[in-house]
Amino acid sequence: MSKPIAPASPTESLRATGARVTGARVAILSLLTQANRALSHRDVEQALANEHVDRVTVYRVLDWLTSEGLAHKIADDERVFRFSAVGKHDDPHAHFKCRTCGDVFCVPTGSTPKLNLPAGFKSEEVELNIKGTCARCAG
Amino acid sequence: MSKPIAPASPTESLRATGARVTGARVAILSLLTQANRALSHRDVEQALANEHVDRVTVYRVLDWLTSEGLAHKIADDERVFRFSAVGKHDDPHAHFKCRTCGDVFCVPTGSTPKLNLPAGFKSEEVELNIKGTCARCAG
DNA sequence: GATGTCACTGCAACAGCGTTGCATTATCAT
DNA sequence: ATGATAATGCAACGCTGTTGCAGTGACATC
Ligand SMILES: [Mn+2]
Ligand SMILES: [Mn+2]
Ligand SMILES: [Zn+2]
Ligand SMILES: [Zn+2]
Repeated sequence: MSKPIAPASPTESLRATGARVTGARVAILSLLTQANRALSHRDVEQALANEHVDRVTVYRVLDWLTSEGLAHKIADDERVFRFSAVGKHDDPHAHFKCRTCGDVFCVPTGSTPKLNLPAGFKSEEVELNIKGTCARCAG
Repeated sequence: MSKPIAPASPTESLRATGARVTGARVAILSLLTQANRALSHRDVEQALANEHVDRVTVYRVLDWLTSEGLAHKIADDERVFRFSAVGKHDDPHAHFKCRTCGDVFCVPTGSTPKLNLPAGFKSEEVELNIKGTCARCAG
């Protein structure tokens, strides 16, 4: 019987970093993994309202997950950062922001755009943000 | 003699909106027009330090210019908004952010990227942000 | 299973960007 | 010149995110 290739659970992913596996980290990474959209700090804090996790801890865990490559952090245009689990979507991908409900979704992209930068400019990362109306709000 | 097609001056652009042409509006739109990069509120406030313009007025003018289509407002990944004059660059264009000095430049783009959104999602605007090193910082 | 270490957490205070309310000023139509 | 009111100045505020430090809990070791 060959071992099925299961996606790493949040706990396994955390364990693999070598750092401590704490309740806050498990709860937050699990939340990001289950979410179908990019979550703000506020979203996370509300979802974890029953778990007595301090706001500062939420900030620190989110940034730590990002630094470990388990989450990625994007700047929303509401002066808020949003986070989503890495591994659900193959990079690179774009982000879709609904102007009605404010939700941000990760969407796969086909081609990367052609761009000719001015002389001397070196591109290291390309970020593609789409704004519009999501399926639920258009419905 | 045909009339030369000169680009509208800041004052003319302001006049065309039908609203009042004030010192703060002229000063700020002139600044944005002359700048070769997208300016933050901080940038504007510092540049106008000698003109006794209140910070709140700067915020209001910048947002008003945006609502009138004379400037466009982009969200920087430092939880700050940046503004640049409209009309200097043909839309659509991309934005290049230097990770070293933090400056944001408007760069023209050739092709728009191909994207297939999930069913029901309606795209209204596509924003392309490039991160890397600018010519001056690359030396 | 008990123990010790130090990574992690909780708490409190803080900083910066942007907003709101209201009195005052200055633009522009008349 | 005069008046109406759009725009400004000022003060107080809200929210996101950060920092410092004391206390706790995860995990390695025994
Ligand atoms: Mn994403
Ligand atoms: Mn631009
Ligand atoms: Zn929506
Ligand atoms: Zn630079």
